[in-house]
Amino acid sequence: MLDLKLIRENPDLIKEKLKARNMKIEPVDSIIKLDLKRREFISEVEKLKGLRNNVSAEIAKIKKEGLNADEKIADMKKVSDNIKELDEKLADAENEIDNFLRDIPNLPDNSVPLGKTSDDNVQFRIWGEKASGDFKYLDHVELGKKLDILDFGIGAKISGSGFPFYRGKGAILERALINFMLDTHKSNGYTEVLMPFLVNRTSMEAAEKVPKFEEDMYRTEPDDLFAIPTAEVPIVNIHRDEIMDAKHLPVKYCGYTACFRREAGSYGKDTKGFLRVHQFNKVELINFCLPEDSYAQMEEMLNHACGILEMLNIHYRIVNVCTGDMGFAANKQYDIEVWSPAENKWLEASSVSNCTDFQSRRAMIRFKRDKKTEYVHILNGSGLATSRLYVSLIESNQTPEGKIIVPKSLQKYTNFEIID
RNA sequence: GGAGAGGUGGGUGAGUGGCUCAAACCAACGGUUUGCUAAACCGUCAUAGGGGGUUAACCUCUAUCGAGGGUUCGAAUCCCUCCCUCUCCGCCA
Repeated sequence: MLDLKLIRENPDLIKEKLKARNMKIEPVDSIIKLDLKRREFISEVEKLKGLRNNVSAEIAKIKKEGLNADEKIADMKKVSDNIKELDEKLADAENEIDNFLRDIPNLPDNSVPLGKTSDDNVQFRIWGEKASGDFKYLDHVELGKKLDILDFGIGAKISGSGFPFYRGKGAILERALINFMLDTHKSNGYTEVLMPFLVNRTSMEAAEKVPKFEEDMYRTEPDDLFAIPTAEVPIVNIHRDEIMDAKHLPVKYCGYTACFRREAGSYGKDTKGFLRVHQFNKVELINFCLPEDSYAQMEEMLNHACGILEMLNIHYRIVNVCTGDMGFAANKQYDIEVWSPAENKWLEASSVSNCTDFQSRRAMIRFKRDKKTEYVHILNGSGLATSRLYVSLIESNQTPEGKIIVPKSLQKYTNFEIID
């Protein structure tokens, strides 16, 4: 959620930033008009409430003396009716403003490249080299079938397409990746958490996922709970409605969850195997920090995510995500993409975002300094999602015979060196 | 699922219609005292929004006692609905 005061005082800046994100700018003027109305209602109704409070105190005094206060009571009845009417108008204005605000994304930082789609993202760093064996690389679906470690048909039978199923060493490899990532992040100073996979509406709203993206979520009908699209949602909500101790910032969490996404509207795109799924596993990093630290924390978080890939010897690149492709709550975003030798393309495996105070304002996550309350900055980063990483890992490490060599750093987690 | 109890500021906890515009204590912070520590004493001690202001300190108003409605001139307090927590019973991994 953007700061209403910022919109009121810098409408031109807001419009410029929204244009950069290919958003309509009309809501800005609507909000400013509504805000003007809102503040008129507030001063009017508060004046009346002040009057009522004073006269009610007088009535109490008069009654104590045993005198008659009927006239004042009658007057105040009218005032109270008036207040009720004005309160309703005020609430309407506030709701209208909020409806606009819920549709407006975070403003992009100046370092974010301008653009419309992922084609306009700018490569920022690249590490490692493409697997270049002198044989035809099998894709992960073929490998999975040949080695009997992945079975998308079974997943579809149980749940539907896009629900992966792992077997034997395939399942162990997945579990090994998760444990390896969690242990590594723990040693980098993150507190590990294990959390609910279903969250209530308030938590989804605080993380700015709902109502804007409600169509993309799995939702349980009788209880109005949402299957989390990312661990970011429960972790951000740990500190909802809290004033954090500034001495303890930055506060860093890592946690594993399954992630659920309906991917409504993207049917027919990247449908093969793991490339686009409804359920996947992810280890998430979240950082609550001082506003002035957030960009430095972002670089650090990026390095923590990349560190995993380097230890696994996976060829990756980082792109600076452009204004048109950034996430709703992000002020700046890096995507980490891993190389798939069989698809011959880059696959997004992580996204590191600085959400500045956008979520913390909605979620009321603050800290205090010099007697003033300020919003913390919140960053999230995948560290990382396993599905596409899995693709890159098994494809890149395959032998000409179609076996998979487990990277050294993972072997103590898998307790085997080869999948054959 | 059934029965009961309860939700008050960072914590404990008083408060059943009007000097409660939430007592007291603890924690925290600032200060005095002190050779140092401790103790004692004094002070500060919510959040959000509006208005004023030398737009900073500050002043002022309004709202907030789980959430939302209602009754009333006036609600932490009375009524209704919902949510949550605890205890017991049932079921169950």
